[in-house]
Amino acid sequence: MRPIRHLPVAPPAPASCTSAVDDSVLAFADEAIDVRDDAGEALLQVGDIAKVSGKTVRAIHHYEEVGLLQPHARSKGRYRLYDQAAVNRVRWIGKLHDLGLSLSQIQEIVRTWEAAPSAPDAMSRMRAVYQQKLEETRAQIAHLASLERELEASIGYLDDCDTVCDPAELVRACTNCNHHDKSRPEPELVSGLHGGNGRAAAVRARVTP
Amino acid sequence: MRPIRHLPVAPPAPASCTSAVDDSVLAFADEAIDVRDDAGEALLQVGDIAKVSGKTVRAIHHYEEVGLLQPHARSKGRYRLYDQAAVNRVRWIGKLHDLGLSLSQIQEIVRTWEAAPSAPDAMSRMRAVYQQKLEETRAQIAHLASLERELEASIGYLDDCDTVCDPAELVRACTNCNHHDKSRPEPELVSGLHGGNGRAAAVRARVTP
DNA sequence: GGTAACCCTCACGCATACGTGAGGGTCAGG
DNA sequence: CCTGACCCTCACGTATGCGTGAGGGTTACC
Repeated sequence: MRPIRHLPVAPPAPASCTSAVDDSVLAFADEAIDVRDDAGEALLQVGDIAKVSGKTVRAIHHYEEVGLLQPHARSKGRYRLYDQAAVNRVRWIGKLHDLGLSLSQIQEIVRTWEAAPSAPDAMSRMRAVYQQKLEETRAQIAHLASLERELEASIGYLDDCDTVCDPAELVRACTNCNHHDKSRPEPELVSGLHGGNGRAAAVRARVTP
Repeated sequence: MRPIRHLPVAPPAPASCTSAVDDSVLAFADEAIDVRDDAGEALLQVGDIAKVSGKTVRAIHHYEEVGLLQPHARSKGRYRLYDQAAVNRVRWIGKLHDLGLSLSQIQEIVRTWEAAPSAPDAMSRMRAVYQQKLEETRAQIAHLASLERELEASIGYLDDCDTVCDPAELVRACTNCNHHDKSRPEPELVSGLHGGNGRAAAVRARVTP
């Protein structure tokens, strides 16, 4: 199973990302409305797709390299020109990627989809894929929620250190610390800090001199 | 920011992982109780640590290579011998790794911890690190929860396909499908499927012959 | 002392998802 | 025509976290 990606710290995409094709696309596009397809739809170049989707140009190229995305057309000078559907596609790729799917797995999905004999058949296959991902995602959320609780507990535990511990105390003394509520054990996120460096808590030295 | 790891499908660690050092450690250990340190504590060899922590032996070695873990001692034949604290340490590494920290970042934490002038000082630094991770984790959970909702919506949407769509319909016809509730838009996880391959929904061909 | 089950130390391999130039056109406005 | 802002096509580079032998000891038990 692939790791689930972490959300970037910087805004991954311009504010509105809810509607499938929103106006921000056109807002960006009007800097470069120069080509339209036969349906009169504005075509975007790769930089526009990048801005709208929050991906880099290189990433878009990469998606094309692995067969996940094709430009609708090329300009006379071989510039890639994309239709609006490409925006959906790139966002879709991003979401599945965030869900932990690798690009080749996404490729697999696309192939499955396109090779399906009939529409309902394709849909049921997709449903199965999404259903499994849903379960994995829920498990992942539960896992993170559990880690979240551990973080909270550890922070609470560490808070005590600031209030009751002698500021002159050394970290090595923490293993003998008795300033904490002894009813509950030290959080693992704290206990992992001391120890593991080979020096046992209780008696040390004399074994590896 | 590093990606947050996905939980393995296979059980990552033997059932009980709540208490810092539980009996399962000793249960595993009794297969190989052969060495004890000066405090009489049973020492484990690398394979035991691996079993207890759910990591591979190679991973444990790797942690040592990057300086995150040291055996308490070595046997006469250069076998690594670990104390119980090592179990905590390995689990701790695993958790921080699951939280999206790279091994070098974890290293950084250890260095910060060990270099701190005083215990309360070290604790407050740790608190800050954990606090930030907590926020990132919450954001990540929110992000996944949002994707979870999208998955649910998409599954619901795809369910309709199975009931109302003509089984003879081809997938290419999905773009013109009108069997769905038109009040809400097609989920992005579905719309990403058709399109993006360069063939615009409405009119096609005639541009790139 | 034979054997199974471990463990040790190199040290190269790998998969992912782009990053990062290099070297060189293209487009639109002034 | 010039210029700035883009875009194109190679194609090698990178960071992570171990995996995977190779070649060879070590332990413990029978």
